[in-house]
Amino acid sequence: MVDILEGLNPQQTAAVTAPDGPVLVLAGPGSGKTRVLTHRIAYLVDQRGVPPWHILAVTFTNKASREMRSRVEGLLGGALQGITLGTFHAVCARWLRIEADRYLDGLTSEYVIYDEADQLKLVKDVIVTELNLDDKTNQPARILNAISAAKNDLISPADYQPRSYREEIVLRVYERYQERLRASNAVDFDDLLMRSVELFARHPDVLARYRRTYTHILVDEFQDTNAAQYQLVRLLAGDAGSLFCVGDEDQSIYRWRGADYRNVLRLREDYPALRTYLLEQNYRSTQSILDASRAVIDRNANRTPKVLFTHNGPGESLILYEAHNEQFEADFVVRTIAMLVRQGITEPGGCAVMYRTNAQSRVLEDAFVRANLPYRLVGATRFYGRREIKDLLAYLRVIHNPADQVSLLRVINTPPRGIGDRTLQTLTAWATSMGVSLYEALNRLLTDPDSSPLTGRARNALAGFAALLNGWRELRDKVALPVLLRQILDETRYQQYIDDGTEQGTERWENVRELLNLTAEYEELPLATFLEEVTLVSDVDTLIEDVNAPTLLTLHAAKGLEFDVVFLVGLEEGILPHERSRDDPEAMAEERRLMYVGMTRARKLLYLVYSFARTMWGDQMLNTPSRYLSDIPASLVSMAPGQSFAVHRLRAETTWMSGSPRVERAAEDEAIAFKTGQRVYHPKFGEGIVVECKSSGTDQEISIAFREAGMKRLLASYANLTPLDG
DNA sequence: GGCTCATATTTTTTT
DNA sequence: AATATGAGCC
Repeated sequence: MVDILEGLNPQQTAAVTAPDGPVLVLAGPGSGKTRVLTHRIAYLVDQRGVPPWHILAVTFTNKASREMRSRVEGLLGGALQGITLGTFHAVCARWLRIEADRYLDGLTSEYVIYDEADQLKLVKDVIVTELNLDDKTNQPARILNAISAAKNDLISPADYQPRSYREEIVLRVYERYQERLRASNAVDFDDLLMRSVELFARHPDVLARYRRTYTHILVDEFQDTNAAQYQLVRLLAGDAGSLFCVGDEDQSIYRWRGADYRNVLRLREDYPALRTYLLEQNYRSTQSILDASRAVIDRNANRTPKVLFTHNGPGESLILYEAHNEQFEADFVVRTIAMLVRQGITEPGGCAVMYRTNAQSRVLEDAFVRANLPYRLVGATRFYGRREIKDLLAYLRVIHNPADQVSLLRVINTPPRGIGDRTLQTLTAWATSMGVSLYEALNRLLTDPDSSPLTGRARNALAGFAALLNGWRELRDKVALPVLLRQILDETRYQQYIDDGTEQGTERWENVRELLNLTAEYEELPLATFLEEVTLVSDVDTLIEDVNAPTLLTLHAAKGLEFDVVFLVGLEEGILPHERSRDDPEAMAEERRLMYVGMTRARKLLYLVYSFARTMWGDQMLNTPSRYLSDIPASLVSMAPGQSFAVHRLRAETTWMSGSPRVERAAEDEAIAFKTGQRVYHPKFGEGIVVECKSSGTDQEISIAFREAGMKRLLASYANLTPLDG
């Protein structure tokens, strides 16, 4: 048994040993946030005698929860029995599975989870065939986004207030979409949260039961909770509950998914007794990396300023490299990693290359392949997103839950078995007229074929499929999962269908075999568990740890990780910050946080790389270097070896601008709102105090009493003001 | 009903 | 550049 408080600094110890009741730990990157959370769990179990099954710990990735479990077990010196530890989505999925039959309308414990592709199919079908709308003007993806946003804010179709014609359409699709989910006995990702909130809000007895169970609730990455998740935590913790949240506003990067860092403020309001702990010592990075990161993040308004310090020493300068194009960019990365490894500065596994979009990984992969060096790729084409995998999972889902219409339609003619659009239309119309599901209609076709409008070849094809499906359904309870899957593969001749002799076909069959291997691990478990896990587990979670090779990953996937050497590539306007965020100040603030997250992943060395030219959408683009580069003081950065002085001078105006931090202009970042009494700094007028604020349009007209220059009226967007704190 | 070829569209980030 | 959709033909 390890001493649980050993090796913690005083701030961390205070947080870990905090008395029961609401606690918020605000902490910068590399300050041991997750460590505090794991030690807190161990402390509760070991020192306070809390039984593990009274503990609920939620994280945002499966990887984080797995890591947390093993760390707590390490501290306690044994397996941790009964603790509920997982992502919000996984935990909710389990609760719904248990409670659905008794408490949830239109949902049984056999329910399946629809991923984004399934959702899109459903939305598209609703738009095109149910509402007879054009899916060009009413883009399914956009409508789905709107629906998802509503769900994340816990707005049901009944509560949805359309404020425009577009939203009118969203509402109509939303209503029908929910009906279709219900008919399929399915939930989407957002429903997992929303229906859990519904469960607790509508059934006080159930809530009371869960509250008795979970006397201690811990939340990691609290800044990334959305309204539904917050509500869930709020309900379960009650007013006096023991709630322990850790987070960092500056690392909030999931706003587009409904996350709202203002939940941190809400927590303060909802829990006046909230104890807040700040962790400001960084154990990860060098001072240079910290200072540079701070220079970048300091320009975001509306944040609690944190002074991060480290005892790691200044370390090396950051290194800036301008590549001619993305190929050279990738070559530079590969070459440099090889050099660092050769010099013994780091191992290959200590290096990571981070980028804004998955599309950027391709060129990097090519460069590694050319250099004959191994690498680990996180994300990109997700394993479970591959067509052949989705096909087979759809088979399993229909066998598990035949109401699942999306999956049924996916497999009914895959591989082709003579069931075309016309036949499907007839079948659907017939099923609708009888008010039954497609599966029930198929069965009726078997028992009483002459009652159907289907004849000849079409009828035979459908009956054949129905017989297959029923056969597998019987088999399901008798044999293990791998046997069932093998049977499906055999009876559908899936290999002949997918492996057409081409390289791609062979690769697809390899993937199928990989899936077969995977099912072996679930031999003893119910099919529901398997289906749930493959839907909720992402590729980020399946990162293989034991290969000593550089990691390629998006900035989003990088959160919570750290590496000796980090390469941030594609640091260009349009990529980071991303083009799509340009018009939204809040989104722009998030792009900046993304840069910050990337920079603070580095322990020893940080390379900042951008390209002069880049091929995008088949076109040559000349992007300017990212604005974030010019926020980093020149004194912290040096040029990469081999960079010519000319290149340096070429970018001089745009790349170098050191000096006092300036908050991003209001035109770009609406988040700045000055209040009377606020102390500010102006480069020309010096220090002053805001005495009056008037909002004019999106801007603010503020009167400031300057110590030296007297009263001035200024427009916030042009004034270049820095708020002074304390 | 299914296959092939041409055209359009895509790319933000993920549970 | 790579994949998804659609038209046209068998």
